[in-house]
Amino acid sequence: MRWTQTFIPTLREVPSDAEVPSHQLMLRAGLIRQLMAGAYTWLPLGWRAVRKTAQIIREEMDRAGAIELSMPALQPLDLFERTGRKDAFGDVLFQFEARRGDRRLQFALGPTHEEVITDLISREIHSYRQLPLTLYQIQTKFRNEERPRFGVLRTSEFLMKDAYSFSTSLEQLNDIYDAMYDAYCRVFDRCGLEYLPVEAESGPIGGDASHEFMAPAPNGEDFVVRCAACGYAANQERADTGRTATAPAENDAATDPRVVDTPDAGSIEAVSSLLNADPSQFIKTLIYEADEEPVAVLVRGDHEANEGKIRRILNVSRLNLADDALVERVTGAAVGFAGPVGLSCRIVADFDVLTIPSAVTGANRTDQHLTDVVPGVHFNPDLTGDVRNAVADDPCPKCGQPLETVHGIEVGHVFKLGTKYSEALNAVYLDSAEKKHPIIMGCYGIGVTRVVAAVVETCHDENGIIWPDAIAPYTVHIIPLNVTDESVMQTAETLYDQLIRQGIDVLMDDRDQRPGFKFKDADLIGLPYRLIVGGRGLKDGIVEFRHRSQPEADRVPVADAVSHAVSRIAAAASR
RNA sequence: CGGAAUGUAGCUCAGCUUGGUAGAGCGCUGCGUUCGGGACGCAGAGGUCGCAGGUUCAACUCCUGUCAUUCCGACCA
Repeated sequence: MRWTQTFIPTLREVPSDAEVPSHQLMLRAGLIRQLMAGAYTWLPLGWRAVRKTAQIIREEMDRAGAIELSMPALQPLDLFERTGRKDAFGDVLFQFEARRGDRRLQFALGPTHEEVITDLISREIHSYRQLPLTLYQIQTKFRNEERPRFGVLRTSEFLMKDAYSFSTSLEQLNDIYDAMYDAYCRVFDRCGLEYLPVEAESGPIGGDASHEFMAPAPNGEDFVVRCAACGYAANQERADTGRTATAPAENDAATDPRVVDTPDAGSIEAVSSLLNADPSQFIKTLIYEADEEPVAVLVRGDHEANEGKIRRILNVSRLNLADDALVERVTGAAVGFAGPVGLSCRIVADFDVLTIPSAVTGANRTDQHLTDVVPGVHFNPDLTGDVRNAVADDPCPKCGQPLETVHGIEVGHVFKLGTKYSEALNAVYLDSAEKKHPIIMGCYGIGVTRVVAAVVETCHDENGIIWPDAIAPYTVHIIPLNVTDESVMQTAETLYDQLIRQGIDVLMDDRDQRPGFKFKDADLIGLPYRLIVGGRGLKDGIVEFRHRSQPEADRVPVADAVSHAVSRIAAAASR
């Protein structure tokens, strides 16, 4: 492609709306333009990267035995009512009404396709002989994000590969799951994206039923904990803290708690500065409503409660932070002054709460706190367990070494669904004994456009993007330094034709611009290999070849330029 | 949905405090010079100052409302 014939609107200045590197670079390099918050146009250059990424995904899905199809984004709202996900999605689900004749129809735009595909399978699959089956599509998804952000990393409309597996047994499901997991590793390897498979919230099946694929990046929205020693990695929500202390620390010198006045100090932060005490000496008391029953959850002041873990330890299905009225009824005090001493409801304590020798906590009286509270002496929890998010320096649950936390961008998710959707939508099969069973499902997603953004987010320097070969919009960037110099242009044109004949994607910057201008744009759009044709080199019969991340160019005789480029590209591809 | 900020030329921004004919740099158009890391000269085009209402002789400037975008937080099958 010649630059003058395509559309690559580069920007010299950083647009004021862009904060994170990927957003800034994708705008500046002419990959995307914003239409509104959460919706972007993919310009020609960006779209090529998306298509190359999609093609890699397609190849790896096919290799793993999945079959491509395409389902409508437009869906009847009724399907979501049948699986209960109309309410579960809430405002995230785009819904609307449209007239058809004198009827009014309710529609949704698909945020994902479990309902549609399960409905299809329920109609078409009846026998164990038709299973297992894995289907996938690459398609636009719609989610009404409360707060779209970070450019194309979090949008209301995005391209996703979603695959669904249908099987008759857990063994079949596990085999498919493992094949998908491996395929995902291959996809991200091929895309040149650094990634981390992590254990994620597993839902109904439990065990190792869910993994997320995270691209480590400072601006990632997700938190991952990992152990450098043994390789354990998990979503922060999911990760065990590795703590086990169940007995309170010994404290023979326990005195009665002291009451201190803490007017208007209802937060840990406010009380800690008022009393000049570290938050780790505090017991944070959160009142939850668990299946209609109020429960007090105790975590150390510097820790965060984890609702998934609380739900599991209490074995309840509904869990909500209590509203102000309930807090006041349970504690007898305004919100912010709850404490375990003298509390009548059930008390669940995190392991670490017990190890505080002498704690500060709410007094259950407005504007008062207690100090010198000793766990096991002044109060006794009904349950003790791991009910908080893991943090850095917690011991690894596998090997005990300290965990570290990293930010990550979620680029993929594999999930053993079980029979939730097949039961709701009556997708069943008959086994060889003519017995009916719900089909066992798995689902597997990759955010295609998010992969591209994650690559840009992690592969760049101060001058611009550094594309991995596999998903670069073009592989070779030819720069004739002076388009009015006939010998320069003739050489460039010849190299352009020959490289294209070798099956290589080539962009030639044939704009009548000064060299510095073109170099800056070349750095910005970041194509992997650059072929510079200038009058100066041509006098010695050479052109310059250089990788985007290579500081000095190779001087190559014109006659060898094509074979040099081809072998360099091939060598990189075989690594 | 809570908190904060910003809307002025295609882009980045000044002007607003103290009301009085709309500004700069870059980009764009034409001509000329230049041509290995975002050149230079000359001549131009381009804005109902987000929108609506109000105050005023007069509003980019003050007031009210509204919309949009961004950031922090809550939310995220």
